[in-house]
Amino acid sequence: METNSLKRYELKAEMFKALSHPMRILMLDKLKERPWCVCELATEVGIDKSVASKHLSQLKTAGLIDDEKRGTLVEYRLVAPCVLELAACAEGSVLQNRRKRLETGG
Amino acid sequence: METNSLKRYELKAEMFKALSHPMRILMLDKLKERPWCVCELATEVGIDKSVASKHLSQLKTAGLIDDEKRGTLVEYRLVAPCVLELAACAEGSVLQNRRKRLETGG
DNA sequence: TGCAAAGTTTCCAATATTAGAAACAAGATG
DNA sequence: CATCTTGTTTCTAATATTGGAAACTTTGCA
Repeated sequence: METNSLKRYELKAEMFKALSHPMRILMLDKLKERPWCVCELATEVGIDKSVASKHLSQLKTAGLIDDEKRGTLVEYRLVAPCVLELAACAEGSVLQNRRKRLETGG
Repeated sequence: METNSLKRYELKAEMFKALSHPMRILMLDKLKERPWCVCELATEVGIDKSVASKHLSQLKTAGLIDDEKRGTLVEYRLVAPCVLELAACAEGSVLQNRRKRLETGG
């Protein structure tokens, strides 16, 4: 297997890594409703603004959200809502499977 | 924000974490073609069988793949192909966005 | 029984991620 | 200019992830 083959999956993997933290999914869910600035969103989800800023930065790097400066505020907005619907789809099929496994202890 | 709200996203986050490693996406891509046993797949993607086993274990825990013992072999098979199509869709929208950002240095 | 093959688990060292505090930068406003 | 607000970056310690070697289990077979 060539190194190149693995390389083909790196960007995709980074996108999934951005989605791999419950707090970041929660933030995306909030951003689905409307744009938020950092402080406001940090308060809403109950974390420090520096932590929120870093999470948002990761989501932006992954291409999931975008930002726009508005005076002293930075407004973040969802770029790819389809990703969340995909997550919902996954919840339907994959997570059912996973829950079943957890229950049966398999 | 209640702890419960964040808890709602943990299973979803774990699924995405399972997808957050390029090697695991590559392995899923192989499993999309047909079922593989551990040694065979490990050789195909060029890693140690113990590493392959651990990656497959993570994918199974996430509910993305399933396994079946066949004598001394363990055959792994894809459970939720939709997830990979999801990834492909994401490649179309999100990754384009991300590549643009990488090029412009934003 | 003895041995080989397939997988899993354990151990280790290297690396990455995370939260939060503190320092810092950039606008807004009096 | 002084200061406040917003947001990012830096620093630290705790925790998690990773690959590979080695030990181990299980199954098949002579």
